[in-house]
Amino acid sequence: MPELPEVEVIRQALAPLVVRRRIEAAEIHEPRLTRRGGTPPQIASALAGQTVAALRRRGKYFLFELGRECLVVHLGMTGQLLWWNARAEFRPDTHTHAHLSFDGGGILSYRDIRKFGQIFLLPTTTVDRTLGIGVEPLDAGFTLEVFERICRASAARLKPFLLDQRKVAGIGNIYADEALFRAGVRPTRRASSLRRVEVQALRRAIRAVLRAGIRHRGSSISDFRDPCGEPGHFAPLHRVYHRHGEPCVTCRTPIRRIVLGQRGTHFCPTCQR
DNA sequence: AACGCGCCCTGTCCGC
DNA sequence: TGCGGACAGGGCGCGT
Repeated sequence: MPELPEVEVIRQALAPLVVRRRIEAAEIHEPRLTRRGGTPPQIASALAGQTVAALRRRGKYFLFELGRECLVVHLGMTGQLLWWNARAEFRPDTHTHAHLSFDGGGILSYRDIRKFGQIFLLPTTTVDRTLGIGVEPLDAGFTLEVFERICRASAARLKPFLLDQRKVAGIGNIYADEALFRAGVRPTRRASSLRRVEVQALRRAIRAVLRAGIRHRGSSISDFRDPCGEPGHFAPLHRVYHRHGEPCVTCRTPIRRIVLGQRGTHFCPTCQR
C-alpha cells in the first residue's frame, strides 16, 4: 500500500497528535514485526515513558524520534497507523498487532493484515546509516547530476531500478509506473541507457507525481486510509496504474500490462519509448 | 557488487 | 455455492 506520498500524508496527520506527547505504555503482540531487532517486550518497555520529540519520514519509513533512540516503523504492504482519541474509542481487531498509549488518553494503533511491516528501535545517530536507503527524491539533494550518476551506474531495467530503495528512496509500484509514463520512457529500458534529456524528464516526473500524490492525500487502491480514517483521492488521477486495456489519456492506445521484476507494470506502448 | 528470483502472509477476485 | 489459482501497494535472503 504505502509509498512515499502515503507515508508522508500519514506523517503530516499524525505529527500534531503525537509530537511532544509522552508514551505512557506500549504493547506489541506480533513478534514477526520486530524481526529486525529486539523482542516485542523489549521494544515495548523501552518505549514506555519516552516523549516523541519529532516525527520524521525517510523513504517509506516513519521515524519517531525519542531523543537518543528512534522508533522506526515501516508499513509493508498492508500496514496502517490509526489514531484513537480516547481509550474508550479504541477498537482493536485480529489484525491490530501493536499500540502506543499516550498521556492524556490518545492511542496510536498498528494494524497489518499481511504482517510484512516492521517496528524496531535504532540509536538516533545511526538511523540513516542503518536503513541504507538512497536519496530523498523531494529533497534539494536530488539534483539532475546526482540522479544521472545513479542512472549511469545501473544496468537494471527502469522498473526494478526505481523500486530499488538503495538508489532513490520511497518510490513503489504505483508511483514508478506513473513516473515512467509521465517521463515517456518504457519500464523495460536499462537505466544506464537513458539520454540526458530522458534522465531529466524522469527526475521531473518522479518529483511531480510524488508531489501530486501528497497533494491529493495519497492513492487509495483498496484500503489506504490516513490515521483518522480518511481515504486519499489520487487513484482516479492515475494515468496507467491498473488501467490496462483502457485508452491512453494522451494517444488512446490501450494501456498494456506486463510483469517486470515480479511486479505488475503498466505503460503506454505508443507514448513510452 | 549487482541483479533477479522465491518467499514471507492474508485477503480478494476470477474462472470453472 | 465452492474451490483452486492468480494477484496485491514491500523488502529480505539467496544463488548466479
